[in-house]
Amino acid sequence: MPNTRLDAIDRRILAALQRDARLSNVQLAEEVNLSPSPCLRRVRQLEAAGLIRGYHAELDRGGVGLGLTVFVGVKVERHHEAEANAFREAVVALPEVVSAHLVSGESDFLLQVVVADLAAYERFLTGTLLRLPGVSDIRSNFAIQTVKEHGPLPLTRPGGEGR
Amino acid sequence: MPNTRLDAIDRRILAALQRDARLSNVQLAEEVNLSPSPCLRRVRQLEAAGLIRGYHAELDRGGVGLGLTVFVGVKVERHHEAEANAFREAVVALPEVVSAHLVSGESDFLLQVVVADLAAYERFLTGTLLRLPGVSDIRSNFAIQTVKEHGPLPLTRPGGEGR
DNA sequence: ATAAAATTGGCAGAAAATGCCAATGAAGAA
DNA sequence: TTCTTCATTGGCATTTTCTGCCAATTTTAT
Repeated sequence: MPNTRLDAIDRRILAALQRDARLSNVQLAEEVNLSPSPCLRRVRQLEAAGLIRGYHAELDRGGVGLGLTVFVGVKVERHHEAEANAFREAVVALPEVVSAHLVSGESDFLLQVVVADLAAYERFLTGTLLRLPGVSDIRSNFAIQTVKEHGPLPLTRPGGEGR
Repeated sequence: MPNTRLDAIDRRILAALQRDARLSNVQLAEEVNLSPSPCLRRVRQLEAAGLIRGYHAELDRGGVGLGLTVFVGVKVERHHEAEANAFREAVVALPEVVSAHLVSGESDFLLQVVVADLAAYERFLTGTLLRLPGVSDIRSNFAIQTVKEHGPLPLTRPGGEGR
């Protein structure tokens, strides 16, 4: 049972849990117009199917002393498979890197880096990032203001695949 | 009581809830070596203090039919306060935009956009983004591979402020 | 229309959440 | 150091929630 198509109730469940992952099953059931039993069963099913990958608390970055977010574009020496792989593995292990994508365009990788302040970023850049295997160029873009963050995925497909 | 400094237990609570926001209070208490009562009190306190901004389910983007992530750099006509404000407000209202930052560097804003596929992105770009107030230039970087996502914030300060 | 299959709602026992209070531990004053 | 004060803890009792099971209902296919 790999891909049982989502119905309207599943989508409402996902939307609700995106918004508030700590809803009790009773509240959730009420919100999607179902009784608790089948509601819980659907949630478990969505988890088992891998559609729900986890539940996370969203923290205030400034509040925990991580006041600086930087988007870092990284070029790796000519995609030499080996270089790129080594870079990938190194990056997932770095706690300061909260997300990393291989992207098209000017840079090869785009990282989101979270640190306490400029001094910490300098340390991270010169002491860690620049020493990673295969790195040939780095462009740092500092987040000056966060306009939107952790927005929910738009589940009411505005014209997507399927059905 | 705005900013009661975090102690080691608070930090462990935050770390645990970042990893799994659906831990029961009993499990959480055990994990941080506290009995359930004070543990719950601390969690409530962290919520009230704004350090915990919410709890969210992390979904599988492909699984919900949103297979394409694009990082979009946007230039706004010369930061004309008015233009930038209008742009900000427009952007937070767009469901396809899951994050948006004002950044230093080549672009003024960096958006993360999630859509079903290239066709949907084309529609979004020409039908929505390019029509926003003050937009003067757009650079689209497509995510080819996700190396790391939703990484936890590094709470064991690797040399940050304070203390 | 009939039959098979999946899904639902309710119930009961087990577990968790939550508010309260006395006891413990830490910080400061004398 | 010793005493006092204040914050925090742990345990208890009540309420709420979770969770597995079964009969009833709805849906799908023939």
